[in-house]
Amino acid sequence: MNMNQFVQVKETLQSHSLRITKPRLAVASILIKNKALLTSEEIHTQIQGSKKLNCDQASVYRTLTTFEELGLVKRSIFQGEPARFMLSTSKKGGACGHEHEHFFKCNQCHTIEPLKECLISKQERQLESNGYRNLSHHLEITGLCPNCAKTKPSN
Amino acid sequence: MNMNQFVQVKETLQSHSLRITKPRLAVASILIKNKALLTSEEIHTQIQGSKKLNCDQASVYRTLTTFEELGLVKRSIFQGEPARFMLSTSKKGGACGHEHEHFFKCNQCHTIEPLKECLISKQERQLESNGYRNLSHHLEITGLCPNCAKTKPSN
DNA sequence: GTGCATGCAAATCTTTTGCACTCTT
DNA sequence: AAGAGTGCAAAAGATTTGCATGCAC
Repeated sequence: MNMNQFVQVKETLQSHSLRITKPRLAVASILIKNKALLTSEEIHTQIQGSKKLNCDQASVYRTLTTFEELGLVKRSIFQGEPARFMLSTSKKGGACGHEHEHFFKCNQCHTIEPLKECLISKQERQLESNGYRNLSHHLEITGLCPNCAKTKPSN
Repeated sequence: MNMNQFVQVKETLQSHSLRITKPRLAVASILIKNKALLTSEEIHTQIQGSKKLNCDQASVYRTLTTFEELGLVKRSIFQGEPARFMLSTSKKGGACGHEHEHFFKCNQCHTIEPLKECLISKQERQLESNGYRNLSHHLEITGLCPNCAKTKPSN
């Protein structure tokens, strides 16, 4: 499965006449092996940690932006924090993976977990029936996860 | 109505033993007279423009953060842009206006408009039934508004 | 060989913070 | 009078950009 994702990244790059370079492959490989949402800095640190490659933070940003434009990566923003990235779950393979992931972040243990369901698509369909087009959305839910809610029943 | 909002801001400040100062009143008054989401800089510019008060950008930020904590203001984030603020629509009057506003932003004309309905609360209720607590969320939808969709049918 | 992508360094942009002074209470 | 809040200036943090060099094609 990891292999598939790796191949998909390469193919997507090629199909857009973009070069397959070490920094791009390194970022892809970090994103593939991590399931969590990672900041650009975390990705950079992991690459430097492996010591196989000297890859600049700026290149990580450039790569992530490129991947995002290709639909390979989804960016999430939580208020007051640097952006976080993860591989898109789109199965479409190609430039336009418009699938979305949404996340829940616990304010206490800071765990971030993906939400299975997405009700926004329903809201988007409503907007589309009113003439809106090319819709995309950004959703994050925060609060206390079940574990933390037990520890800290209310506040 | 504007008067009510102004009074509410003052009362909320007082009830939290916070002082009623010129910068705070100026920020409140800008927020009341504008229906749009404003950036801190836009608010600052409007205050300076009125020339009645020399109010620093830092004070605007501090005030907005204070207002947000009091539940008087809601902050919205659109990727790659500075945060935007608007008066909370909560009718609760007090420290905990947990009402939420959600917005649609057109990628072409950059208009930002509030969404009437909010389906997330349904999703939150689902999470609550699974033990999650103190939920809060952040949603923004982007795309083409009906006008722009006519001009630029697809992309 | 060509020129896209990179590393490096510096710039940019938003937001925060330290501090002495001012104004609300 | 006390100290919360302010203006100013500087810092901090994330992200972007300019440019000469290097690597993928």
